[in-house]
Amino acid sequence: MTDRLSGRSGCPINLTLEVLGDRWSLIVIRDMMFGNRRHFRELLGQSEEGIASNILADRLKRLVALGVLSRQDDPTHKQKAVYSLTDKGIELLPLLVQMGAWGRRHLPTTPELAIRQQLMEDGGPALVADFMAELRHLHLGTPLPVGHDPVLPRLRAAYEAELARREG
Amino acid sequence: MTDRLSGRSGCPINLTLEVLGDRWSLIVIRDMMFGNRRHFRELLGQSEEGIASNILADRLKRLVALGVLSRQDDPTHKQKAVYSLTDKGIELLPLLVQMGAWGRRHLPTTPELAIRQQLMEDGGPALVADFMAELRHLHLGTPLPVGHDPVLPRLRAAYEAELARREG
DNA sequence: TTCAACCGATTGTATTTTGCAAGCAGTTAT
DNA sequence: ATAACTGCTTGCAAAATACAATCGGTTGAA
Repeated sequence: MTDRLSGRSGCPINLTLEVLGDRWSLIVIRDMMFGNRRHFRELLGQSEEGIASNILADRLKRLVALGVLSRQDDPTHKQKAVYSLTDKGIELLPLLVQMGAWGRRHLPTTPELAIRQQLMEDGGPALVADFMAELRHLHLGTPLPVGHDPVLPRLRAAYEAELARREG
Repeated sequence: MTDRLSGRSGCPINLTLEVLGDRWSLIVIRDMMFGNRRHFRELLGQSEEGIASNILADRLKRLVALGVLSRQDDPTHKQKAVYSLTDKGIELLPLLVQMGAWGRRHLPTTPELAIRQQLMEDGGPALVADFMAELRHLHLGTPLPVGHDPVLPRLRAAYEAELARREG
């Protein structure tokens, strides 16, 4: 994808908005990153927000065309498709963290959903880099750095601890 | 603005998308920050992308209602309105910088528009902090730190230097 | 005092995007 | 045989967006 999408302008911020400036694209990417959802039905049914199936199909097709995601056939099931983040997609992580940071500070977030965000912020750029390395492993097959301490379980643990704290 | 917008979810990323997840809101904020545009007509006519007047009116109203912008009467002209960034709005700068960084790396940007972005990236968090202090001065009247080296002129100079380099 | 330029919007209309519910043909596990 | 599941499509209503024209009021210069 090297060509202009619409004829608005070549401003970096505008171009990013033309790719991601809607209500659902980044939700899909968020769920792929933080929820490790790789299949259509997973993305469809297990999200907090409830995307419609036609919208999801459209966004997946679009993001694949734009080079943010890729799509492979699942070898274990002739009808299953596996969606992966490309490197271009993985590099959206810092943007998502910034969005979450602003939302956490300025909008009425739910505590058990905000805790993951806080963990990402507290971990700083090093944690973001670790998570990106982990995503490259999960989505691109890149080997993990030696001594890598997995990030996704840490995020899940923080979420469940907060949930337990609030319930119990 | 402390209440949920729509009933989607309390996830920080989702809430931010509900506020800013469209093609124009962040364009308006970008022009207010980097172009120092404070009036309706300035925002309408001088942007690269050409927003429609009804959309602009809607976004301004909406962003004011959400506490990202504020609106004051211009004392020099009974019909003029001055739009300002609130602190909530100014704190979107790191998000815009991240968006620009991703766009510059992965999308076909125009060199003279990308140069400002590169300057922001090269300056790192310190430059972003300086710029935020400057925005607080321009929009909220906060005193500038002693020894402050203005950022907007630096950005403009970089833009014009790149423009001259490419023309001459 | 006239008048053209400018002010922040609004109106009307056409087009596009979104949201929702139902359903498709093919695949798999029981 | 069949029921559950796969990614994805269809039809239709509602909402958002785009475009052009224009509004009533203000201002500055002739």
